[in-house]
Parts: sequence; C-alpha cells; structure tokens
Amino acid sequence: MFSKACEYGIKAAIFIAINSKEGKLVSPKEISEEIDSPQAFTAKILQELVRHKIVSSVKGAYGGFEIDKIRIDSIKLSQIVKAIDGDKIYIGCGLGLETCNENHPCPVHDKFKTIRDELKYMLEHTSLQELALSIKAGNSFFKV
Amino acid sequence: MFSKACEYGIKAAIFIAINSKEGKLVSPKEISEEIDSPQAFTAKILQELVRHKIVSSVKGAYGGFEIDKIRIDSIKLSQIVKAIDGDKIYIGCGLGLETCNENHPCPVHDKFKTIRDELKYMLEHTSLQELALSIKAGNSFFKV
DNA sequence: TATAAATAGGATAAAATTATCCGAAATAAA
DNA sequence: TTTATTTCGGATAATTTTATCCTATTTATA
Ligand code: FES
Ligand code: FES
Repeated sequence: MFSKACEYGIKAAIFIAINSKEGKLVSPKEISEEIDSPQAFTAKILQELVRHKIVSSVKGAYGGFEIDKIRIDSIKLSQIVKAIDGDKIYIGCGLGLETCNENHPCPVHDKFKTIRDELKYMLEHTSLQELALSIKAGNSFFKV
Repeated sequence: MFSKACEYGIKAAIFIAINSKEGKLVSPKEISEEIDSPQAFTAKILQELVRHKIVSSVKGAYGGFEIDKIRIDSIKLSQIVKAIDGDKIYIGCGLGLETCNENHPCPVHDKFKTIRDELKYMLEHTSLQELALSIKAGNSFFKV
C-alpha cells in the first residue's frame, strides 16, 4: 500500500510529535530505534519531511527534529503520504492507466474509486495528534 | 496499490475471459498488445496464473491461453491478486509491522483495517465475468 | 575561537521489481 | 515423421526502491 519510506515517515512523524509535545528534540538515532527502521535511510526521509515543512530541524550541536506544537493537530496523514509517495495512491488508476478518468475508465474504476476515495478521506482526516495520543496511551505500538 | 505484475495479470485475465467466451485462445502477443504491457513480462505472469489454475494453457502449435467458460463468473479479482501479490494487501499492517494484530495494533490500525477490509470485500466480490462484460460493452478500457 | 555534536547531502551498494532474451519442450498439421 | 508454432523456464539485464557510508556544513558550548 505505502512504500517502506512512507511507513517510516509516518511512524517517525508520530514519534517526533510525541516528543515535541514535551518540548524535546529527537535525533535520527532515537527515532530509528524507537520505530524500528534503518537509521541512515530514516535520516533521508526526515530530510524530505523537512523539505515539505512537515517537521523542522535544528542543526548543529544539541539539535534534532521537532514539530511545531501548535501544528500537531492540523497535520494530517495525507500530507506525509503525499510528501513521500506522491498522490498516486489517491488519484492514480488501480490498473495503471496513465490517469484515472471517469470518461475513459479502466475495468475496475467504479469499484476501485470508492475504496480509494475512502482511503483519501481517512488520510485527510487522521491527524498526527490523535495517532500520537494513542501511542502515548499505550493503545498502539511502533514495533512488535 | 498493486504491483505492475498484478495490474497486467488482472487485465490479461479479463482479456482472456472475453475471448474464452467466444471459444478463442489468445497468445501473449495478442494479450500484451491489447492490454498495453511488455510481452515477455506478461508471458511470465501468465505462467504464474496457469500455475495457480486461474487460466489454462494449450501448449504447442495453435495453442494459447483460455479460461474455462463455466468458471469465468466464479473467478474473483481476489484470486488473481493473491496469486501474484500474495495476501499482504488484505492482511498486512499499514505501517509494516510483521503482522497486523488487534491485540498489538500499530497507530493506524483501526482506521486502516476498515479500508483494507472493504478492499478485500470488493476484490472477493468482483468477478472476471462482470469486468469482461464492461469491457465488451465499451464501458471500460484497457489502455488510453 | 576551538571543539564537539548534530543535520544535510552526495556517492555508493544491496535488494527487489520490472523487463528482455533465448533455447527447450510440447503439439497440431502437413 | 517432419515442420512450424507456441508455451515453459532459466539466465540475464535494466530500473526502482531500500539501505549504507562518508564528508561538509551548521551551531551551541567550553
Ligand atoms: S481509470 Fe482505473 S481506477 Fe479510474
Ligand atoms: S497493526 Fe497495523 S494495520 Fe493492523
């Protein structure tokens, strides 16, 4: 469904959000240990999230990554997915046609579009805030 | 969402179904031209579909691929997806945890599972028959 | 100002997916 | 039985994704 990079990106963003709520910066090392991902690869993904202004970085000694507290509630999963995997997943054709087009649909268009739109809606209405809370409350987990 | 291989497999199966309804065998060449896919790669995928007994092959001169007419209505998309991409898409975790587990869920589990189950239901209830009919009726297309 | 710690980013490698090529095996028809 | 045609299957190549490594740059503190 999502690329590995995107999975790591989502988990990383949640972990950063949790720490930012407590005013704590986190490093790629801490992040990758917590979310069970390769460190250097995770660092690349963090750079991408910074470029897309989803997280911000503090360079130099005592630096790290954080997310503006005030924005944690307004950042939606859709932004992270779009930043890393692009929007193929919500607007692309299920059978790989160049574009998904109502007027020239592929055989699964009607059925696929329904699901895809629900996925899009879900991603657009799921905030980092609620995911961070579920982790903090011990109701969900980053790794086995 | 699906791999390229799976997209080609689905389209190929639909095209074979259409021709089998008319008692016609089709070759990888005809298939790949019709569904706009690389021929040799498509041939590999056809072999996989044969191994999974979704389509049957007639070897040698005047051979080709076909689907038992009587089974076209009972073959569901889920069988093709499972044969080529496995079942990760219906039972896998959205954030890549080893297994999706109610008792040890990832942060997106509840929201993701809903969508995933709907996708599963859709694939399990969409038959080759109905997709073949929509193509035949000119209501859908394999390529731009 | 010097030092140490941290992100940024380029180069490279490994693995998976996608794609091509070619010969072997099967088989219908001549 | 020979020939032509067609699937099967192994080997290989190209591309994309995933992952690692190393150096440059930034910056807080001593
Ligand atoms: S055209 Fe294929 S999903 Fe819309
Ligand atoms: S545990 Fe992640 S989707 Fe169920």
